[in-house]
Amino acid sequence: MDSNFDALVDALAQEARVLGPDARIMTERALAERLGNSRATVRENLGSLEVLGMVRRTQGAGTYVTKPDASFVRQLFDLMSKFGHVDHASVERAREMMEISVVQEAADRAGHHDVAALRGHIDDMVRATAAGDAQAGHEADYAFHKRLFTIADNPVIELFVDGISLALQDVLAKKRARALSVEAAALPEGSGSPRRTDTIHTPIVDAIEAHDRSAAAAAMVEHFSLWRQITESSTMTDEP
Amino acid sequence: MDSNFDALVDALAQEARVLGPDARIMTERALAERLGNSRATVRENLGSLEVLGMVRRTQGAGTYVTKPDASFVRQLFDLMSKFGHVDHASVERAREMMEISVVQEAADRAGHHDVAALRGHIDDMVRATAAGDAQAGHEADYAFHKRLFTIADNPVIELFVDGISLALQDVLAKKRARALSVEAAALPEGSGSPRRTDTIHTPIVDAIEAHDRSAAAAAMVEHFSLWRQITESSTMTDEP
DNA sequence: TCAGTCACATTGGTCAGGCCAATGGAAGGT
DNA sequence: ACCTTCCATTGGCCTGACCAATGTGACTGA
Repeated sequence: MDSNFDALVDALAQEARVLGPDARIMTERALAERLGNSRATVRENLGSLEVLGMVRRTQGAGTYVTKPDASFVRQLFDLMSKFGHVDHASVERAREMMEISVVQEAADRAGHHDVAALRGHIDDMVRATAAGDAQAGHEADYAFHKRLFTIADNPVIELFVDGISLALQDVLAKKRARALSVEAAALPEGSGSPRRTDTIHTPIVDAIEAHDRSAAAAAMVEHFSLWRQITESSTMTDEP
Repeated sequence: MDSNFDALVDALAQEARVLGPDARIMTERALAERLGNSRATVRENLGSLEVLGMVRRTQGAGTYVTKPDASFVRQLFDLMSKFGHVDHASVERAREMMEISVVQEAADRAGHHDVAALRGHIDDMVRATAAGDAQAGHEADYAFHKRLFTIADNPVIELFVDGISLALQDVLAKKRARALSVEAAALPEGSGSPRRTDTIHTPIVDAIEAHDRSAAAAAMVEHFSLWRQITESSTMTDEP
């Protein structure tokens, strides 16, 4: 349909193959001349490629080929949200569904080394929680989930989930904060140290170590179930 | 970062909310005046929104707000493929992973009516296969998978999987054709009618009817396993 | 010799104004 | 009532210009 756009894509894809990745490409003026278009047309198409995460432009420096990353997916979901084409619930559920599939894939592929890494992240999480360090706990939790994607080894799913996570990070942060407060309030009064074992993530790792896809999925489902139980325990106050 | 783009998005999102969906929006010239930009700038940003599937422009007619659909996701994967940012195997595996998660979600949500519809599609498939009508068989197969997404009821996952399917449709069509020939060759010589029962999709529906997430996932995994077994039985000839 | 400064060519960002081409509806004819 | 023609509207594309950020190389002073 749009031959100008396709021609630009072909030209850039060729240059990207010849030069390495992250390479600087021709100037807009040179591209316009080579393609027989005006700079305005080239610029419009380059703008399209930029929002798609295929190129990065910097005034004064030049245009570089890049790989679409999570921030692009995040922008996509932000836009769809602004235009009312998706709702938070669907997006969040999609993320959960993908993570459930990821944990099953991980159960197939994980080796001893991977399992050890996962347990290490859980230990960090428990330690941070015991120390009351919410930030460290959050980071360990993130590292745990990130490791699952490394094991599952599928860049496409990882791209989508990362983007969704970014798009939801604000609302997720609020939920996480409330979850922590609820959890703290639920502790036996003055019982001293919080729990020293993790009952949410450990079953996931156990299932992965056993290469049991079904158990891994079930454990992840339970993980999300608990999460929802905590975050939705109190009435939501969604003020803009 | 790009205030012009954001301003345009806000203006369009507002208009899209006031007017209904699929509404015609302001002229490029009017948008330029309203936003205080030149038409060139507005056009470049509109081009970005167009490739993202948020608007559709037609020369002489106008610009309309649209919802991103599968063809947008397809284009995204085509581009990533052209730039060497993804490989076919990862994309296809991502689709399988998502379908595995979809079938689990369907197992949670399916009602009697849904199960009956699924079995109806299987019947169509078997009938078409028995009649040697490859086209009808393909359509019934597509309807079956499509119905799973309807049951799972998650537009985000459906969008991604549909887009991936479009992006892979050529190579998938080739594989499907070979699968059919292999299947035909595997039939007992002159045994008359092909099998009248479906051993691939029926277990999936049975698991869904029983609301058994694990069994549904396992059945879908088996489905893909058989699929791979057939399509990869002969040596691949991948000539460009 | 080296570090800092500054001028300048390069390059993307934006603008103004124009013409072309497709669309769709209004005016007019049958 | 239907079809045709005409034309205002609107997106597609172009030219040429200026602005702003970047980076490099010459220049300067320690």
